[in-house]
Amino acid sequence: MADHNQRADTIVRKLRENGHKITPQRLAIIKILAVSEGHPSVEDIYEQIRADFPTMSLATVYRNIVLLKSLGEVLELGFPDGSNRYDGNKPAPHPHVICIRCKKIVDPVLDSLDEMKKEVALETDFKILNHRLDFFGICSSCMAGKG
Amino acid sequence: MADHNQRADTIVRKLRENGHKITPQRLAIIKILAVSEGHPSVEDIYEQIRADFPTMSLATVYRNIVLLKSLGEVLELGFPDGSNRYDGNKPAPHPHVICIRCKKIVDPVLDSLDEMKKEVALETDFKILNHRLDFFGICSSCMAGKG
DNA sequence: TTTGCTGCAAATAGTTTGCAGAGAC
DNA sequence: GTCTCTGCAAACTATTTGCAGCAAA
Repeated sequence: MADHNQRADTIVRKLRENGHKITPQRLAIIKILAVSEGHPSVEDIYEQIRADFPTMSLATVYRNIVLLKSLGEVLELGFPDGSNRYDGNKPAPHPHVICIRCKKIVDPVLDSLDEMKKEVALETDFKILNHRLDFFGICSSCMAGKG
Repeated sequence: MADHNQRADTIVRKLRENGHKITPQRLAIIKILAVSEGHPSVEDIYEQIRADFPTMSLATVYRNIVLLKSLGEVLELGFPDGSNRYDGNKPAPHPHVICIRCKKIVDPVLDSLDEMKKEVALETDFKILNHRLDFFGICSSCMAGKG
């Protein structure tokens, strides 16, 4: 929790540094994204905040996500079915493991990825700047039949 | 080229097996997807075919792609900016290296991916069924300033 | 006080769908 | 001849934008 507050503070500081104002709505969005263990969708964020700000608009959520993305403080995960999920907790690219039944998203630790990046750069003669790695499967709870 | 015709034939056979008719429009879409070194978009496919079939509809391209996806004969690559590109040549998941300048997509050879999949399964206790791996960067031509 | 932010509603873009006629088998 | 496929246009969904008032700094 201390970590999450710290993360939210980091984002707020970065916004101030870049001349952006801190509104209550914006702060609420940041707090949710900074926690974001569950990789929430825009709709998730909107619904959560509407409890406290009944007049909150979806457009505001979208606008703030665009802003935070442009500052590199939130990671967007788009999926083939058109859904987008967000991670403001660890905005640097990292692998995800996604349960196709319950939609849970887990962050695995993968040491070999850096090496792979070098391998690809060497083979294709690209300058690699970024990556995206997702594994899709079924989590242990869903396999146990709870899904 | 022989390979590509073979690939197109495979797709046609699978369609027939599943009781689908082979129309000229459908065949044209299949041929483009079977070649698809360049990972074409729906719009690319549509434009190419319109040269031969002026009445071709975008809806037909979409419908056929949905069909081919459902048969596992085409791989859909959705990107954060909302664009979709398709690969009917190698429909099994494989890594891609994408130039963010010229949008070129290259298929690298990566031996270490299988091992990584096992590593992830072990660590997260997921049954891994599928994956998606993209590297984003700048290709050598674009780095040489041709972009 | 200044400037950026919000909420609303309308606009937009990509994709999907209903329907009637055309065409593959 | 049957039944699927196609083309058209309308529908749909997620996201973006214009504008006027509001509020952070």
